[in-house]
Amino acid sequence: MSVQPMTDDLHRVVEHRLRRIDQRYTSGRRAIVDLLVTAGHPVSIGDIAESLPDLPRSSAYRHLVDLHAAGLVRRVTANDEFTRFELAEDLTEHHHHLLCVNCGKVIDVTLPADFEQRVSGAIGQLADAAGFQAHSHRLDVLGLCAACR
Amino acid sequence: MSVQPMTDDLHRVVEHRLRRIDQRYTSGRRAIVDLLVTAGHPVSIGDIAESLPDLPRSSAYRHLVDLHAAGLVRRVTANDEFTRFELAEDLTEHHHHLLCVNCGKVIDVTLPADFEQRVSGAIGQLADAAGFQAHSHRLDVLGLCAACR
DNA sequence: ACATAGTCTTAGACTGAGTCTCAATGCAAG
DNA sequence: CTTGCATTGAGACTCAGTCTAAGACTATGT
Repeated sequence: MSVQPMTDDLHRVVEHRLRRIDQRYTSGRRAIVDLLVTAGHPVSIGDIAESLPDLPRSSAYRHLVDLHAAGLVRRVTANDEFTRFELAEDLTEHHHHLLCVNCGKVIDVTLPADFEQRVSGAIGQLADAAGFQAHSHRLDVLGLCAACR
Repeated sequence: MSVQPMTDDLHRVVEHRLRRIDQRYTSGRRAIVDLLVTAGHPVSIGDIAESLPDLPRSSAYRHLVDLHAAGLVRRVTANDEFTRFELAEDLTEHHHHLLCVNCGKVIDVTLPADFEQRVSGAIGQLADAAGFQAHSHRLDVLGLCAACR
């Protein structure tokens, strides 16, 4: 359908980055990438187990480690006990999260580009002053989602 | 010394808020609050065990739960496996974190007040649009600390 | 086609942060 | 000093996440 071409491109990028670290793009890995693409929000191991019941947990964990090592996936730490995963930002677009402190739901949001630039600038100055080498930032909003409020 | 009066005030606030939820301000709880005050950065359970070797871990966890319930303590989730804790923002000042992705070190930083206001404004708009009730935000910078770069 | 060597997958054992339980202790007030 | 209740402590327990070792798969050479 209409998103298919973009998704094909994505898979080509994924395959290329995995090859760079001598990893193959196997069906299990592809299943996880597909899930991350279609989910549209950070996904927990529980979500993966639910959507891909035939994929063992140990494999899912290892795939995520490999995809992370290839720079394809990012860990998202909410305030609950579960680690979630999403596609790396250069495969999607820079965005932030609304985290529901009650149910753990995570909603993706984007900020205006000019605002992001100002944030990045301010962060760069701060980091420099502390002798810190900044890679990225995360701006998360904590509160209650529409269902929990 | 010079900080003592402020610290006394703080302890009075802590005691008051604990009383509100029918909790006493006992020595174990006070030891943790003192540690959080003097540390000046978010503290992990491991840090607590090291600084307060006679305080059992189970008590430390419970105290942190109680202090959290009283709105005195905030959980800080770094990208490593450890949860850290810091004093609630209304007992200190609003600040952010530089998180070292290599060693897990957490450094506190503050942003200019006018910038913070703009961030809050932008966040409020975003949250409203998603039907989300924002309580607070966290802006963390990920990268390498001076020692790890 | 087959063999070979290397990679990938899997089931399950293992680890350890965090939780729970319950008996022991401490504390306030009559 | 006793009664009732909150707090504490030691350790068992849970379960997300990691590790391991053996089997399955894949690519390449002959």
